[in-house]
Amino acid sequence: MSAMPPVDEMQRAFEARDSSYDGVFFVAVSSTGIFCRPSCPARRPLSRNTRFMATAKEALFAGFRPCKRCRPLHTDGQPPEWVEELLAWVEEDPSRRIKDGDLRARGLDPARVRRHFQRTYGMTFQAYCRGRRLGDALGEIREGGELDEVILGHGYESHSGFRDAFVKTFGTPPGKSRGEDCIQVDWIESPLGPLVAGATAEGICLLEFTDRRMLEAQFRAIRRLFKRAVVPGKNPHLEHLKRELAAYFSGTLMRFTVPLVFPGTPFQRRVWEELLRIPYGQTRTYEQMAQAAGSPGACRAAGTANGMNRIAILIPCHRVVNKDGKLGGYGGGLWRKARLLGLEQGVPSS
Amino acid sequence: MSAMPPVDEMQRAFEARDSSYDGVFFVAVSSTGIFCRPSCPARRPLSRNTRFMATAKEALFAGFRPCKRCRPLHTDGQPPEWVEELLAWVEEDPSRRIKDGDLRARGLDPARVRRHFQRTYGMTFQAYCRGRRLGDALGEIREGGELDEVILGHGYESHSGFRDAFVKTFGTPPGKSRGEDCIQVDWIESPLGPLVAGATAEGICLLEFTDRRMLEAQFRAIRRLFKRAVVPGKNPHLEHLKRELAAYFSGTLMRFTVPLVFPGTPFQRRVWEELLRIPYGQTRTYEQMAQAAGSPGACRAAGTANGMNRIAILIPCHRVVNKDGKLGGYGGGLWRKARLLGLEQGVPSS
DNA sequence: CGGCCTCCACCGATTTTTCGACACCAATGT
DNA sequence: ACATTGGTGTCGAAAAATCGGTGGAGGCCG
Repeated sequence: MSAMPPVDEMQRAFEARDSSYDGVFFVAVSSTGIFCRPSCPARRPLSRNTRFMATAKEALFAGFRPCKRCRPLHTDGQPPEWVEELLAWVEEDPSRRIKDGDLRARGLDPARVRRHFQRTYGMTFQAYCRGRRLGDALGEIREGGELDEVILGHGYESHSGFRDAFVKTFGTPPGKSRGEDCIQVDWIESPLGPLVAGATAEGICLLEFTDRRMLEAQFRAIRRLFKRAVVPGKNPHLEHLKRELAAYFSGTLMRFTVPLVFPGTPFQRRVWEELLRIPYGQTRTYEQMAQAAGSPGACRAAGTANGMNRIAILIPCHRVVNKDGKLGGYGGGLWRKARLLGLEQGVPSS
Repeated sequence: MSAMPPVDEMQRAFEARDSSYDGVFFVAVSSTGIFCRPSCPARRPLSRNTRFMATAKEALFAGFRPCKRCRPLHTDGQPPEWVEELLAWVEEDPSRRIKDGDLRARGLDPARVRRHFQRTYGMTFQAYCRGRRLGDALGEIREGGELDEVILGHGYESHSGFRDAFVKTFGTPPGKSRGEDCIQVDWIESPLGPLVAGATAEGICLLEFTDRRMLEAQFRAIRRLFKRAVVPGKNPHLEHLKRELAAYFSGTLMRFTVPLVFPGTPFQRRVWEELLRIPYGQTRTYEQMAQAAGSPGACRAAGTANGMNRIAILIPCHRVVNKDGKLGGYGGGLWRKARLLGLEQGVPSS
């Protein structure tokens, strides 16, 4: 069974219905003989009746049956199956317009879909699709596509409808956006929970574990920092990143090659550049980082700069620890830092 | 307003003197009337006396003076101090030639100066000075100065050198310029950000907020439209404009008297003339404008003509809004439109 | 030149989506 | 059996998006 988050962490996550821990561990309730995902909507049982398990198999084997509400077997993977299917359907032809009626035709209740997207991705399903379409459209315009052709290819039937929507998301009319760029974000599954990733045409500019409820604020910050619109979408760098992350988590990749974009103050940049120099599997102290960044003594500032890093894992801020050997802090939760370090030191993960 | 980190984040950063937030926000202390960078070394004030501001400008406008220890303007404040000094030095005697060596003698790195000018004003420092000299020279030529005297009085040591430079900027040799005019441009600071203003001998022909990235193109358009060169320089109308703008922003001036020059197509001119008739503090709809311009139904076209207006504020295109009460669009950014309207309706600007 | 084409700081009438409220359901504690 | 919790489906009103209008400017091409 090996690595689970610490018990108190799990208790907190279970209490808070933190869906980012789905798949990371399971909760078995001895009074009912049922086991659930951490995010199960049902009322919380008394804590003396709960037991934490690393896998569903384990729970089944111990005689528990899966909960009918959160269906811990049914989905196993984080996003419920119907969401995966729906997303796949969207990807089949992102330029197509999907109306509430189409959802109903697939047996999905639009309200349910909307609520799920709102909760998970911070926007309604329709808003997701719209952003997705406009992001693609901007891409084509940037490449110099003829405006009218682009419009007809992206789900709008009228010139003006497209224009209105475009201006609303990007702030500038399509004609003036020729050379502009936007940030495309996507969600990536990992053994440590879902990550949100963002990329411009130049490279990856965002990668974070999503359980920070900060998501909304993050988007705003990113938008301000890059002065660009943020839309959900696909992007070659994101695909590249997904492949490399998969290899990283399987322990076979030690050095990422996907390009990064990380603007910041001069001091921050120095710290981040230094982080990139720490080899796989090794650690540094905050003090060493401050020194390397040219400001010995500024270890506190180095710590802050570490925390401000927006590209987790690739800019390995998890490789910086306290001088006394303790782990220090980590934006995505200490247990993840521990797991990442463990992974890099060859500890077999669950 | 708009995008700042969450308040608790700012409090933490200020408390910790976190220099990574320098330039991201500013702290104004109401008990002392001073504003600082987050990293200011001075003793922390009581938190009930602090206010957070997004920009130094905002703080200044709210009546705070920059702290003498952390010098919040010094680094990030829009025109760095050394630039201001340098510009003042140029103004002292615009006809003087400033070589790289002179800059070095003042402790400035020519490359740095060039980069800053290129970035901020769209031309190198040398180009700025050359234009400045030529603009003055042209003004004198128009007034009938003796050609050779003019030349020698403006930093050129030889006739031919002046001619070359002159031809390069204006397209015509100086002898033919008598009776012609060029457009002098200058930068004007305002509570809503810096403006670029342009004037001929007849009056103001350009006034725009400079964060419109279009500046370069604008200049080209202006040059083509007026068939005149655009050079940095001073001009009585510009001085007049500066005084009136200051009064306008302080809320005491409601009608500008500085003369305007705005050539355009007949339709555009009709729209612009109508704009000038909208009284201070009132608004019209695009539809009303179209009607007033004699083409009811051409509301969209009226909007476009509005957008083509090159003299912001004075030709009050900000007083035109959507019929449904929404603000519509604004070249300088919607927030400016809102603030301008607020100012005119007596809302104390933040 | 004059036609042809693209783009634009809008408007009004239709869809379509969003949002709130409310009843219902599964899982659980008492 | 009944209360409690938070998700789900349904409904209707309110808010947005969309669609197909619009007239004018400016670039391009023969």
